[in-house]
Amino acid sequence: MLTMKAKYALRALTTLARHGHAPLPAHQLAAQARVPESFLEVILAELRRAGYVSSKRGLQGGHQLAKAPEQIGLGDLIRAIDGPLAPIRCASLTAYRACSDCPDPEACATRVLMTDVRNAIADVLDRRTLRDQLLLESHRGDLAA
Amino acid sequence: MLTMKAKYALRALTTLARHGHAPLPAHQLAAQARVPESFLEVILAELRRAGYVSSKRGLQGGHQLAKAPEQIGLGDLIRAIDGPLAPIRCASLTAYRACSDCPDPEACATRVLMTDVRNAIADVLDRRTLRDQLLLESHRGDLAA
DNA sequence: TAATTTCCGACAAATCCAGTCGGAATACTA
DNA sequence: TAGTATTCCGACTGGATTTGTCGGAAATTA
Repeated sequence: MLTMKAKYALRALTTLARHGHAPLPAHQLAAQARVPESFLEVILAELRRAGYVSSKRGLQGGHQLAKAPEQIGLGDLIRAIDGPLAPIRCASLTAYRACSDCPDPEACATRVLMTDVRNAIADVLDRRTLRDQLLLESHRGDLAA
Repeated sequence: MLTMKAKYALRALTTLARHGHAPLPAHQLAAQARVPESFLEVILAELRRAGYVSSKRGLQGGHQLAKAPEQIGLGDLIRAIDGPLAPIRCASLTAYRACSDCPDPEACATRVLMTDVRNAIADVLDRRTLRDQLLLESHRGDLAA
Protein backbone atom coordinates (compact mmCIF):
# COMPACT_ATOMS: atom_id res chain seq x y z
CA MET A 1 0.00 0.00 0.00
CA LEU A 2 1.12 3.50 -0.82
CA THR A 3 0.38 5.80 2.10
CA MET A 4 -0.55 9.46 1.78
CA LYS A 5 2.83 10.20 3.24
CA ALA A 6 4.66 8.52 0.39
CA LYS A 7 2.36 10.05 -2.18
CA TYR A 8 3.02 13.48 -0.68
CA ALA A 9 6.75 12.81 -0.52
CA LEU A 10 6.79 11.96 -4.19
CA ARG A 11 4.90 15.12 -5.05
CA ALA A 12 7.12 17.23 -2.83
CA LEU A 13 10.28 15.89 -4.42
CA THR A 14 9.10 16.37 -7.98
CA THR A 15 8.03 19.89 -7.05
CA LEU A 16 11.44 20.62 -5.59
CA ALA A 17 13.10 19.19 -8.66
CA ARG A 18 11.06 21.36 -10.98
CA HIS A 19 11.83 24.39 -8.87
CA GLY A 20 15.56 24.10 -9.47
CA HIS A 21 18.37 24.91 -7.07
CA ALA A 22 17.02 27.77 -5.02
CA PRO A 23 15.60 26.75 -1.63
CA LEU A 24 11.82 26.65 -1.53
CA PRO A 25 10.14 27.52 1.79
CA ALA A 26 7.83 24.91 3.23
CA HIS A 27 4.63 26.87 2.91
CA GLN A 28 5.18 27.45 -0.78
CA LEU A 29 6.15 23.84 -1.29
CA ALA A 30 3.02 22.77 0.55
CA ALA A 31 0.83 24.86 -1.70
CA GLN A 32 2.46 23.75 -4.93
CA ALA A 33 2.57 20.07 -4.03
CA ARG A 34 -0.89 20.14 -2.45
CA VAL A 35 0.26 18.78 0.90
CA PRO A 36 -1.11 19.96 4.27
CA GLU A 37 1.55 22.31 5.56
CA SER A 38 2.06 20.86 9.02
CA PHE A 39 2.13 17.31 7.72
CA LEU A 40 4.69 18.33 5.13
CA GLU A 41 7.01 19.26 7.97
CA VAL A 42 6.96 15.71 9.25
CA ILE A 43 7.60 14.35 5.79
CA LEU A 44 10.44 16.76 5.07
CA ALA A 45 12.10 15.69 8.30
CA GLU A 46 12.10 12.09 7.12
CA LEU A 47 13.33 13.03 3.68
CA ARG A 48 16.12 15.05 5.22
CA ARG A 49 17.14 12.20 7.52
CA ALA A 50 17.17 9.89 4.51
CA GLY A 51 19.38 12.29 2.60
CA TYR A 52 16.96 13.31 -0.11
CA VAL A 53 16.57 16.96 0.76
CA SER A 54 18.66 19.59 2.51
CA SER A 55 17.20 22.57 4.28
CA LYS A 56 18.29 26.07 5.18
CA ARG A 57 16.79 28.07 8.01
CA GLY A 58 16.03 31.74 8.21
CA LEU A 59 15.16 34.33 5.66
CA GLN A 60 15.78 33.11 2.11
CA GLY A 61 15.76 29.64 3.58
CA GLY A 62 13.79 26.62 2.47
CA HIS A 63 14.23 23.12 1.13
CA GLN A 64 16.03 21.75 -1.88
CA LEU A 65 16.89 18.41 -3.40
CA ALA A 66 20.11 16.98 -2.03
CA LYS A 67 20.64 14.65 -5.00
CA ALA A 68 20.10 14.78 -8.71
CA PRO A 69 16.68 13.40 -9.70
CA GLU A 70 18.26 10.56 -11.67
CA GLN A 71 19.99 9.43 -8.50
CA ILE A 72 16.81 9.13 -6.50
CA GLY A 73 15.56 5.60 -6.97
CA LEU A 74 11.83 5.29 -6.46
CA GLY A 75 12.13 1.93 -4.77
CA ASP A 76 14.49 3.27 -2.14
CA LEU A 77 12.42 6.40 -1.71
CA ILE A 78 9.28 4.44 -0.99
CA ARG A 79 11.19 2.09 1.29
CA ALA A 80 12.42 5.12 3.23
CA ILE A 81 8.91 6.45 3.76
CA ASP A 82 6.64 3.41 3.81
CA GLY A 83 9.00 0.60 4.73
CA PRO A 84 9.72 -2.63 2.84
CA LEU A 85 8.17 -3.15 -0.60
CA ALA A 86 7.30 -6.79 0.07
CA PRO A 87 3.65 -7.52 0.93
CA ILE A 88 4.87 -9.54 3.90
CA ARG A 89 8.07 -9.30 5.88
CA CYS A 90 9.25 -12.86 5.22
CA ALA A 91 9.31 -12.01 1.51
CA SER A 92 11.48 -8.93 1.92
CA LEU A 93 15.08 -8.90 0.73
CA THR A 94 16.05 -5.70 2.49
CA ALA A 95 14.13 -6.27 5.74
CA TYR A 96 13.55 -10.01 6.08
CA ARG A 97 11.86 -11.34 9.18
CA ALA A 98 10.22 -14.72 9.57
CA CYS A 99 6.57 -14.94 10.56
CA SER A 100 6.30 -15.84 14.22
CA ASP A 101 3.74 -18.52 13.42
CA CYS A 102 5.75 -20.14 10.65
CA PRO A 103 7.39 -23.47 11.51
CA ASP A 104 9.53 -23.52 8.37
CA PRO A 105 9.90 -20.43 6.18
CA GLU A 106 11.94 -22.41 3.64
CA ALA A 107 8.94 -24.62 2.94
CA CYS A 108 6.28 -21.90 3.09
CA ALA A 109 4.30 -21.66 -0.13
CA THR A 110 2.93 -18.27 0.84
CA ARG A 111 6.44 -16.96 1.23
CA VAL A 112 7.43 -18.25 -2.21
CA LEU A 113 4.39 -16.65 -3.78
CA MET A 114 4.89 -13.34 -2.04
CA THR A 115 8.56 -13.32 -2.93
CA ASP A 116 7.53 -13.40 -6.57
CA VAL A 117 5.19 -10.50 -5.90
CA ARG A 118 7.83 -8.50 -4.08
CA ASN A 119 10.26 -9.08 -6.97
CA ALA A 120 7.69 -7.89 -9.45
CA ILE A 121 7.14 -4.73 -7.44
CA ALA A 122 10.84 -4.08 -6.95
CA ASP A 123 11.45 -4.65 -10.65
CA VAL A 124 9.17 -1.76 -11.48
CA LEU A 125 10.23 0.58 -8.70
CA ASP A 126 13.97 -0.04 -8.60
CA ARG A 127 14.31 0.60 -12.32
CA ARG A 128 12.83 4.08 -12.09
CA THR A 129 14.10 7.32 -10.64
CA LEU A 130 12.61 10.69 -9.82
CA ARG A 131 13.80 11.81 -13.24
CA ASP A 132 11.38 9.40 -14.90
CA GLN A 133 8.53 10.94 -12.93
CA LEU A 134 9.56 14.41 -14.03
CA LEU A 135 9.67 13.37 -17.67
CA LEU A 136 6.26 11.77 -17.36
CA GLU A 137 4.71 15.00 -16.17
CA SER A 138 6.43 17.34 -18.57
CA HIS A 139 5.71 15.06 -21.50
CA ARG A 140 2.06 15.15 -20.56
CA GLY A 141 2.20 18.90 -20.37
CA ASP A 142 3.77 19.09 -23.81
CA LEU A 143 1.03 17.06 -25.34
CA ALA A 144 -1.69 19.13 -23.78
CA ALA A 145 -0.13 22.40 -24.96
CA MET B 1 0.19 -5.54 2.04
CA LEU B 2 -0.91 -9.04 2.86
CA THR B 3 -2.92 -9.07 6.06
CA MET B 4 -2.99 -11.91 8.56
CA LYS B 5 -6.51 -12.54 7.41
CA ALA B 6 -5.45 -13.23 3.83
CA LYS B 7 -2.49 -15.30 4.97
CA TYR B 8 -4.81 -17.37 7.15
CA ALA B 9 -7.35 -17.67 4.35
CA LEU B 10 -4.68 -19.02 2.04
CA ARG B 11 -3.58 -21.55 4.61
CA ALA B 12 -7.13 -22.56 5.38
CA LEU B 13 -7.93 -23.16 1.72
CA THR B 14 -4.81 -25.21 1.04
CA THR B 15 -5.57 -27.23 4.14
CA LEU B 16 -9.12 -27.86 2.96
CA ALA B 17 -7.83 -28.82 -0.47
CA ARG B 18 -5.39 -31.32 0.94
CA HIS B 19 -8.09 -32.79 3.13
CA GLY B 20 -10.21 -33.82 0.15
CA HIS B 21 -13.98 -33.86 -0.12
CA ALA B 22 -15.12 -34.69 3.40
CA PRO B 23 -16.17 -31.65 5.47
CA LEU B 24 -13.59 -30.58 8.02
CA PRO B 25 -14.87 -29.02 11.27
CA ALA B 26 -13.58 -25.57 12.08
CA HIS B 27 -11.64 -26.52 15.17
CA GLN B 28 -9.66 -29.15 13.28
CA LEU B 29 -9.12 -26.77 10.40
CA ALA B 30 -7.92 -24.12 12.83
CA ALA B 31 -5.40 -26.48 14.34
CA GLN B 32 -4.07 -27.77 11.04
CA ALA B 33 -3.87 -24.36 9.40
CA ARG B 34 -2.54 -22.69 12.57
CA VAL B 35 -5.26 -20.06 12.69
CA PRO B 36 -6.88 -18.80 15.93
CA GLU B 37 -10.17 -20.64 16.07
CA SER B 38 -12.51 -17.74 16.65
CA PHE B 39 -10.83 -15.60 14.02
CA LEU B 40 -11.09 -18.48 11.57
CA GLU B 41 -14.86 -18.28 11.92
CA VAL B 42 -14.84 -14.72 10.65
CA ILE B 43 -12.59 -15.66 7.76
CA LEU B 44 -14.66 -18.68 6.79
CA ALA B 45 -17.74 -16.49 6.68
CA GLU B 46 -16.06 -14.26 4.12
CA LEU B 47 -14.81 -17.19 2.10
CA ARG B 48 -18.29 -18.64 2.09
CA ARG B 49 -19.84 -15.36 0.97
CA ALA B 50 -17.28 -15.18 -1.82
CA GLY B 51 -18.09 -18.70 -2.94
CA TYR B 52 -14.83 -20.40 -2.06
CA VAL B 53 -16.06 -22.76 0.65
CA SER B 54 -19.32 -24.41 1.52
CA SER B 55 -20.24 -25.47 5.03
CA LYS B 56 -22.47 -28.04 6.65
CA ARG B 57 -23.83 -27.72 10.17
CA GLY B 58 -24.34 -30.37 12.77
CA LEU B 59 -22.63 -33.64 13.52
CA GLN B 60 -20.37 -34.74 10.67
CA GLY B 61 -20.51 -31.16 9.52
CA GLY B 62 -17.67 -28.86 8.66
CA HIS B 63 -16.19 -26.88 5.79
CA GLN B 64 -15.07 -27.89 2.33
CA LEU B 65 -13.84 -26.27 -0.86
CA ALA B 66 -16.65 -25.17 -3.14
CA LYS B 67 -14.43 -25.09 -6.22
CA ALA B 68 -11.58 -27.08 -7.63
CA PRO B 69 -8.20 -25.67 -6.56
CA GLU B 70 -7.28 -24.88 -10.16
CA GLN B 71 -10.33 -22.66 -10.38
CA ILE B 72 -9.39 -20.53 -7.41
CA GLY B 73 -7.33 -17.66 -8.75
CA LEU B 74 -5.02 -16.20 -6.14
CA GLY B 75 -5.53 -12.66 -7.35
CA ASP B 76 -9.27 -12.89 -6.90
CA LEU B 77 -8.90 -14.63 -3.59
CA ILE B 78 -6.71 -11.88 -2.19
CA ARG B 79 -9.00 -9.23 -3.64
CA ALA B 80 -11.92 -10.89 -1.85
CA ILE B 81 -10.16 -10.79 1.50
CA ASP B 82 -7.86 -7.77 1.41
CA GLY B 83 -9.42 -5.62 -1.29
CA PRO B 84 -7.85 -4.26 -4.47
CA LEU B 85 -4.33 -5.34 -5.41
CA ALA B 86 -3.26 -1.86 -6.49
CA PRO B 87 -1.11 0.11 -4.02
CA ILE B 88 -3.47 3.04 -4.50
CA ARG B 89 -7.09 3.17 -5.53
CA CYS B 90 -6.58 5.33 -8.61
CA ALA B 91 -4.33 2.60 -10.02
CA SER B 92 -6.88 -0.18 -9.59
CA LEU B 93 -8.58 -1.75 -12.58
CA THR B 94 -11.23 -3.59 -10.61
CA ALA B 95 -11.95 -0.85 -8.05
CA TYR B 96 -10.85 2.45 -9.54
CA ARG B 97 -11.44 5.63 -7.60
CA ALA B 98 -9.72 8.95 -8.16
CA CYS B 99 -7.81 10.59 -5.33
CA SER B 100 -9.87 13.39 -3.84
CA ASP B 101 -6.89 15.73 -3.99
CA CYS B 102 -6.00 15.01 -7.61
CA PRO B 103 -6.88 17.72 -10.11
CA ASP B 104 -6.27 15.50 -13.13
CA PRO B 105 -5.80 11.75 -12.76
CA GLU B 106 -5.02 11.41 -16.46
CA ALA B 107 -1.93 13.52 -16.01
CA CYS B 108 -0.83 12.11 -12.66
CA ALA B 109 2.65 10.64 -12.76
CA THR B 110 2.12 8.81 -9.49
CA ARG B 111 -0.91 7.10 -10.95
CA VAL B 112 1.03 5.99 -14.02
CA LEU B 113 3.82 4.61 -11.86
CA MET B 114 1.47 2.80 -9.53
CA THR B 115 -0.49 1.38 -12.42
CA ASP B 116 2.70 -0.31 -13.56
CA VAL B 117 3.15 -1.66 -10.05
CA ARG B 118 -0.41 -2.90 -9.85
CA ASN B 119 -0.02 -4.64 -13.22
CA ALA B 120 3.16 -6.32 -12.07
CA ILE B 121 1.40 -7.59 -8.96
CA ALA B 122 -1.66 -8.76 -10.86
CA ASP B 123 0.55 -10.47 -13.41
CA VAL B 124 1.96 -12.67 -10.70
CA LEU B 125 -1.21 -13.28 -8.75
CA ASP B 126 -3.72 -13.66 -11.56
CA ARG B 127 -1.61 -16.30 -13.27
CA ARG B 128 -1.60 -18.59 -10.26
CA THR B 129 -4.28 -20.69 -8.63
CA LEU B 130 -4.63 -22.55 -5.37
CA ARG B 131 -3.42 -25.62 -7.24
CA ASP B 132 -0.01 -24.01 -7.74
CA GLN B 133 0.26 -23.45 -4.01
CA LEU B 134 -0.61 -27.08 -3.37
CA LEU B 135 2.04 -28.26 -5.78
CA LEU B 136 4.60 -25.97 -4.21
CA GLU B 137 4.06 -27.52 -0.81
CA SER B 138 3.93 -31.14 -1.87
CA HIS B 139 6.96 -30.75 -4.07
CA ARG B 140 8.83 -29.37 -1.11
CA GLY B 141 7.71 -32.29 0.96
CA ASP B 142 8.93 -34.73 -1.67
CA LEU B 143 12.36 -33.22 -1.70
CA ALA B 144 12.68 -33.32 2.06
CA ALA B 145 11.61 -36.97 2.27
C1' DT C 1 -33.55 -35.11 23.10
C1' DA C 2 -28.60 -34.50 23.36
C1' DA C 3 -24.47 -33.59 21.11
C1' DT C 4 -22.10 -31.28 17.64
C1' DT C 5 -21.36 -27.94 14.70
C1' DT C 6 -22.07 -23.75 11.94
C1' DC C 7 -23.71 -19.05 11.96
C1' DC C 8 -24.21 -14.22 13.44
C1' DG C 9 -23.46 -9.83 15.47
C1' DA C 10 -21.50 -7.15 18.98
C1' DC C 11 -17.58 -5.94 21.19
C1' DA C 12 -12.56 -4.74 22.28
C1' DA C 13 -7.63 -4.10 22.40
C1' DA C 14 -3.73 -2.79 19.71
C1' DT C 15 -1.69 -0.69 16.06
C1' DC C 16 -1.24 2.45 12.32
C1' DC C 17 -2.40 6.62 9.68
C1' DA C 18 -2.89 11.32 8.91
C1' DG C 19 -2.37 15.16 10.68
C1' DT C 20 -2.08 19.26 14.31
C1' DC C 21 0.12 22.23 17.64
C1' DG C 22 3.31 24.99 20.37
C1' DG C 23 7.44 26.49 20.83
C1' DA C 24 12.63 26.44 20.42
C1' DA C 25 16.54 27.19 17.40
C1' DT C 26 18.62 29.41 13.55
C1' DA C 27 19.62 32.66 10.00
C1' DC C 28 19.15 36.83 7.58
C1' DT C 29 18.30 41.92 7.19
C1' DA C 30 18.12 46.47 8.64
C1' DT D 1 20.67 44.60 18.39
C1' DA D 2 15.93 43.92 17.12
C1' DG D 3 12.79 41.85 14.27
C1' DT D 4 11.24 38.57 11.01
C1' DA D 5 11.22 34.49 8.42
C1' DT D 6 12.10 30.07 8.50
C1' DT D 7 13.37 25.37 9.87
C1' DC D 8 13.29 21.99 13.52
C1' DC D 9 11.42 18.98 17.17
C1' DG D 10 8.50 16.25 19.98
C1' DA D 11 4.18 15.51 21.95
C1' DC D 12 -0.40 14.91 21.08
C1' DT D 13 -4.96 13.50 18.95
C1' DG D 14 -8.83 11.51 16.42
C1' DG D 15 -10.12 8.13 13.41
C1' DA D 16 -9.62 3.95 10.83
C1' DT D 17 -8.02 -0.63 10.40
C1' DT D 18 -6.39 -4.98 12.05
C1' DT D 19 -6.76 -8.83 14.76
C1' DG D 20 -9.02 -10.91 17.15
C1' DT D 21 -12.85 -12.60 21.27
C1' DC D 22 -17.37 -13.79 23.14
C1' DG D 23 -22.12 -15.37 23.79
C1' DG D 24 -25.73 -17.32 22.00
C1' DA D 25 -29.05 -18.79 18.24
C1' DA D 26 -29.94 -22.09 14.54
C1' DA D 27 -29.34 -26.37 12.23
C1' DT D 28 -28.15 -31.18 11.73
C1' DT D 29 -27.43 -35.75 13.05
C1' DA D 30 -27.49 -39.86 16.10
